[in-house]
Amino acid sequence: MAPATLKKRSEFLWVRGGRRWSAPGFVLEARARSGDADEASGARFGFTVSKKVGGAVTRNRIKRRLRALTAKLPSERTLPTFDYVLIARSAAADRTFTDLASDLDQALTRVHQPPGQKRRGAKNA
RNA sequence: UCAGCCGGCUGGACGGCCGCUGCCGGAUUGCGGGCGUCUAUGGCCCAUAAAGCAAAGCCGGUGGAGGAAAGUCCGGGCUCCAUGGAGACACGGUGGCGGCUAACGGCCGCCGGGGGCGACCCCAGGGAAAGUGCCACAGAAAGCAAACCGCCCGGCGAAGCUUCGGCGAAGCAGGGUAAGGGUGAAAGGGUGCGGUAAGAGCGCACCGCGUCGGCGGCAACGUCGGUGGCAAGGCAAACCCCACCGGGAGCAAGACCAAAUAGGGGUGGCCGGACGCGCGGCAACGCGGCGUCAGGUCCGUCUUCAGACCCGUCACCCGGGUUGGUUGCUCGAGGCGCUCAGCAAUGUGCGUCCCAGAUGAAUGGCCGUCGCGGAGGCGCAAGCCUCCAGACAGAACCCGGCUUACAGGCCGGCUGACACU
Repeated sequence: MAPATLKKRSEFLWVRGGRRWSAPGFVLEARARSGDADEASGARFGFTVSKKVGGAVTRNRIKRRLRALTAKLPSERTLPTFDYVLIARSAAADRTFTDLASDLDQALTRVHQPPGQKRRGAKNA
């Protein structure tokens, strides 16, 4: 079953302030929902495919591939109180589906890691 | 067989797993339900297990992108805004003629001009003897026509000749000349004959042009005859003139989402505004009885005609907001087949079909097999193997067009060569 999707611009802007990880085909952003977020709806996904990556046909195709990617995801890979946004890059149209799947798997791991280790050196600056 | 022209169609197929969305049906579950959601109260309707409803979920069935869905360039439908009529002006568009169409800048047929051996293709194709303007560079000269070279004529004339009168190449100034050279996109009709000092529509023939008439055609126009006698260059996608057409904004149009507050809106009555007089009042002020005067607004501008409105007050009615929801929203100048009329565009009649309605925006994701195209290899061949390619592109209110993009494939008609009979 496909997860619920983000529909409002304000929701996208909220997730933008969270953690992000770049993969060859896309950029993944993630952030816990604010305040009284219920776990009933589960993790939600949003998709951003700008005109930079191509015309309407390729943009639609990329959006459908990314959506199919999230639909196959086992529910334990995502956090139910989180919202995720996938920002497509131009490689998403041609990259093989299995590669995209492993990219997403790695990106989720990275995004769920607590911040700190990576930023250790810059903390005092 | 090769080369080419025109028109039409098509835009991979099948299967497996997993999904999205509209509609229909069913079962389950829930509930007193519903009156959309958000805050709170009240109210209304249906009702005691039937109807109904249900955010979300389950099962089954069924429909689900294009020829250009694109560019948003024209024409309409539909919706809202604007009080209606007439005239003038302005602005924008169109431009051979006739037809088709709801309409068009579209299509069909025809005419004229140009290109091609031909099938056929191309043309912003009204007016330049109404006016204004422009014609770069080159060239003597670019719109009053004009003499650079040349040609011709007579005059003067160093050299030279001489019968001593003169003649006279070169040269000098003057005149004639648009045939030749040269410049140019274009040199003010073309070709030929006559003519002439040389030339020239100066004359003649043919062609072109203008004009008049006859004939053919609905017309654009064609054709024949007479006549004029070169007068009349190009550009109107320069201004302009002529004829015809045209309100503006767009589905984010627009409508709706019970009542109670505010802002606000509507309808009706009275009253329009300013000034003066009058009346009431101690006054501030109020009333609107009388008289005079001047307006403003009403969708391009101005004029005109008709009409309405203005500010205040009273009564009644409506009346919360939104980025949300519902609707508009898909049956339409509709598709297909036949028929009749027409050269055709197209129209008539009959039959038949229902064919996407999303809204962070569905119509798909992944995989396999086959087929098509190209390259390479193997094979006598049929064929087999490997690799590559598979375009342009995604509905957003709906139609009719135009334009642009497009891998490849299929069908039909026609033309010209060559070969054979």
